[in-house]
Amino acid sequence: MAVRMQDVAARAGVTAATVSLALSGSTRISAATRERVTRIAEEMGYRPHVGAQALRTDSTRSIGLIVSDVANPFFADLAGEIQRAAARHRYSLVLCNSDEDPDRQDDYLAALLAGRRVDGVIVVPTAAMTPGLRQAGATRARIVLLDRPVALTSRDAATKHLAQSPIVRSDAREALDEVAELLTGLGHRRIGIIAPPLQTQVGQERRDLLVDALVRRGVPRRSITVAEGDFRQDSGATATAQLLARRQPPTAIFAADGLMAVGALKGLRSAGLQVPRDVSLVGFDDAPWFDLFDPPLTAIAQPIVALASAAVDAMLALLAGESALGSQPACQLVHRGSCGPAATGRAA
Amino acid sequence: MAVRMQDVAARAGVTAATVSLALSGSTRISAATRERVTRIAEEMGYRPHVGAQALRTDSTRSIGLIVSDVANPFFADLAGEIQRAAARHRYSLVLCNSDEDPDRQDDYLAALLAGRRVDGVIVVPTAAMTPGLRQAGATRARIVLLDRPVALTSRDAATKHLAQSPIVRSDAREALDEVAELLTGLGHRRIGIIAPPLQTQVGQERRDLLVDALVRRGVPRRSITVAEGDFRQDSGATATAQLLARRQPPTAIFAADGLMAVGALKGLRSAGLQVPRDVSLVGFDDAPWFDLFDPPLTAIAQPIVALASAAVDAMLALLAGESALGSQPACQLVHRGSCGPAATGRAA
DNA sequence: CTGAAAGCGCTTACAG
DNA sequence: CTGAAAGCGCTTACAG
Repeated sequence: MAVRMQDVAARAGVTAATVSLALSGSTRISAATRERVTRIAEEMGYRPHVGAQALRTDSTRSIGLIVSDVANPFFADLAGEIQRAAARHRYSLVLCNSDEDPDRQDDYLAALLAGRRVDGVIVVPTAAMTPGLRQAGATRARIVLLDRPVALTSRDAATKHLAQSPIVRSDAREALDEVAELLTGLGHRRIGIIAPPLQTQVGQERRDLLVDALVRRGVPRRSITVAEGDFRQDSGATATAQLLARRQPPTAIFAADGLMAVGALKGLRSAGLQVPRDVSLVGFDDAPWFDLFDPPLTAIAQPIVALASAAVDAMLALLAGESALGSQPACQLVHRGSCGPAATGRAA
Repeated sequence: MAVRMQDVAARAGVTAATVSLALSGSTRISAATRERVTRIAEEMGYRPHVGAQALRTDSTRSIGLIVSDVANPFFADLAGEIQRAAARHRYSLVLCNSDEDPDRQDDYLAALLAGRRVDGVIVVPTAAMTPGLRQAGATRARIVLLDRPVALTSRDAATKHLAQSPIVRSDAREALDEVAELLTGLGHRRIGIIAPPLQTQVGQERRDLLVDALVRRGVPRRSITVAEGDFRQDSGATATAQLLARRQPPTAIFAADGLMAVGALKGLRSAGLQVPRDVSLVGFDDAPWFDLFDPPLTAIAQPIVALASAAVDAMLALLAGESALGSQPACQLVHRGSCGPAATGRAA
């Protein structure tokens, strides 16, 4: 049996209530008693039973994190930083993987929230809106939306509450503008975009931001082709094959996700194409090993540490009953070797 | 307020005790009542308060996982698979990152176990033995050792209990034997090993297994040089520099970790060396993007899914009070392009 | 400044 | 087959 507050109280010759007050640092307890109790608790290795605390205070001091895929290095890093940030505030992290499956996401949401396993959930939404998300909104759960916004078109109370939820994600506008500048500067006119699922808002946004930046620089809209991926590596390869199969294939490709960029590079290779000689490639999400690729991959890096601490700060504010603002730290383009002049033989 | 068992009972016109029994499927309750209660609970979206359950039953239905670094793709994948396996049994996963720091590991161990936040902990030990690990043993905590063994030299009760803890890790013997075969077959005689910290058992083992396999094939022991790393990328680069600085630098390098292999490749490059023309390289841990490297990295892949389910199965057995066996699924060498004939100009 | 008491939401012997 | 009651380990108003 682990040591209970009762045991500490007995040893200190006081009552459990006094121990509780002493350990919480209440000034209602004399300094002498407080110190003695604290010391004894320490000696005995006392830790409060979190279940009992949760029952009494309705606070578990843990938060849930539902990511779409921890095997994706971006989310792995993010999860690690979020755990670190949470631990700094003595919060535990319950990790779940939705695997991009809305039903799984909703299962985890319900298990975490309704079961009071956690005080709030940081979630990377797998779809624009799901019943579970709406349900979480209806119960006024503490939710932080990470990396992806959700569709807030309905007017019901659940949606209205969800609309109050802070959303933390990176701002790719400038970086995508730089990508447009880079590619047009290299003479590219036919651009392929491997987008995230287009029924999600990130999908539409990353596409639109790049398309607009390209059009602003004189690239005709119809020479920009979009292939839809699903954030996973294989979809990057498939989408690449689709883009290459067009009558006028792109001379440069932007993959809106790290794993899809890896897939795109594989797809390009298996088509016998050289990067950047035949086709230029820019990825989204960066990794320490991208500069070992052949060629080193030019990519947009997300501000992972900033995202993690913003998400945790937002959650803590929510838990403190304060209104929490979202945050949009900026991305940064990392220039490496996967972009080159548009191949003239293939140019429009 | 979330719906409580009491609310379900009121709606069903029974008492809370009956609801509890009905939901747990007890045959002490008539089938009719059981079904009705179950249906009503479902309709009301009832989920038991895990804190209350934990307090009453001393079981949280969640397990802790302390990895050394989730940013390491091997551990990210492993954590993902463990979460998946745990979820299949309706267990939650509380994730912690020790960051290879024994003190942090011990903090998490204490917080998780003493606070009864979880029923047991799967831990990747950061050192051969730590006070926290010993303490966990002393309280007969349910511990599964993952990826790395610990030193069980002491004879005290704590260590004895820890010695009962199942240990789940991959078996690299055959794969390392294959590496020795491959490298000696290519004419390599001077081999460099970038080992994990040598005060850990994995460190010694991965080194010894490869050294023995090489010696068995006629490589003189003194032409094998070992540089110590710390599982992180930078240490791979540093260790590589050390190996290259020797009077007789190795013609082939084995990096005993995925991140250190990435570091090694970077180190080789910044030394102006070409792989595999000048130096051959073999890594430990595989990743889907290793074949995009220049050159594609030959590496030993660990059986991640098998490790994850073995770890969870072992934990479930422990929680069920059964004696749990460890497991050692085998690794597999993945041949790619980073090994070539020993450079004659540099050969012994 | 400290103690005695109630109660958070469950589960499980114990009655009937 | 179901109900009434106790108790898991805490915290917090209420006495004194």
